[in-house]
Amino acid sequence: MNKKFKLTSARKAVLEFLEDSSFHQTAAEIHQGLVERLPSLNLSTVYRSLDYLIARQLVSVADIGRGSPVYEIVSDQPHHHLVCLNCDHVYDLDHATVEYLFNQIEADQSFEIRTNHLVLYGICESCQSEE
Amino acid sequence: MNKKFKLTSARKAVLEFLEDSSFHQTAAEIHQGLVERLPSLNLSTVYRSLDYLIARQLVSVADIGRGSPVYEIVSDQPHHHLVCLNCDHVYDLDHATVEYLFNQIEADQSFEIRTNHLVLYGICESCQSEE
DNA sequence: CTGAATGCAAAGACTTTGCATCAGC
DNA sequence: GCTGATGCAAAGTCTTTGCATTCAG
Repeated sequence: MNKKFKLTSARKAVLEFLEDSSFHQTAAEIHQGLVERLPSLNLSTVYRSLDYLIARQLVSVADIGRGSPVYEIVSDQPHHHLVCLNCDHVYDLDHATVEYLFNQIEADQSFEIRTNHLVLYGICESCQSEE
Repeated sequence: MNKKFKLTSARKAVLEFLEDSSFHQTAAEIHQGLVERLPSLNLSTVYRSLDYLIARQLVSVADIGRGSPVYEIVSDQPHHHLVCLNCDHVYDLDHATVEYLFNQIEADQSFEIRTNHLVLYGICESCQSEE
């Protein structure tokens, strides 16, 4: 964990941006959110910074089927989301519920789960009543 | 469910190809697998056929982080995969295990899960011993 | 000072679109 | 015959790469 760590301004900015984001962001969104502060920041630098941060396990990437992958801070606490297919609203899902499944799988198949951000799709309560 | 249904030769070929595939395929793989039989088949037609089949819920798409999304036949039975981050090997995951989690969520949060293909990442048994 | 990071521009990979032609009903 | 599907080529989107310059340690 204590590899040499070069935190350049670009990497720092990307990391901070993701820390301040309550939600995952695409590379373009990160870039867009930072150009104001760092006008010279290039999209390719964002990509390279993300690669760097991912390699060091500070950031994780997930493809939730939106065209571009989304990036987020790796938190100590795994967290999960329920996405409503109708209204696109995102709900939090407690890890405790999911943990049981993960433990089960690890016990059954000796497969060590590393997914720390599960996204499940469905229909939320308020949309159910509308249907 | 009984909309007018135009099963052209291209769509039929794509559907059959996916039915015969034990596993999900990218658009390029589907195309590659069919050009032998249908030399004139165009990649864009594969994409359009997939869109058509997805809209009719015969095929589902999933992005498992391989650069391109993968397509597969919608089966009555939801099924899930464990993907090893180290060797990229894919393992099947029984629905029974996952069902418990889904039921839990539906009971707790009144959220009706529609995800029928879960992909979890981690380290498989054989790679664990190597680490 | 030195190697690594960045900006810029160009190349790449994958997907979508426009249009003329062709096939199915 | 009409309507929509297909082939082809071109455009689009997102991501990666090469190279000269700049920066961090």
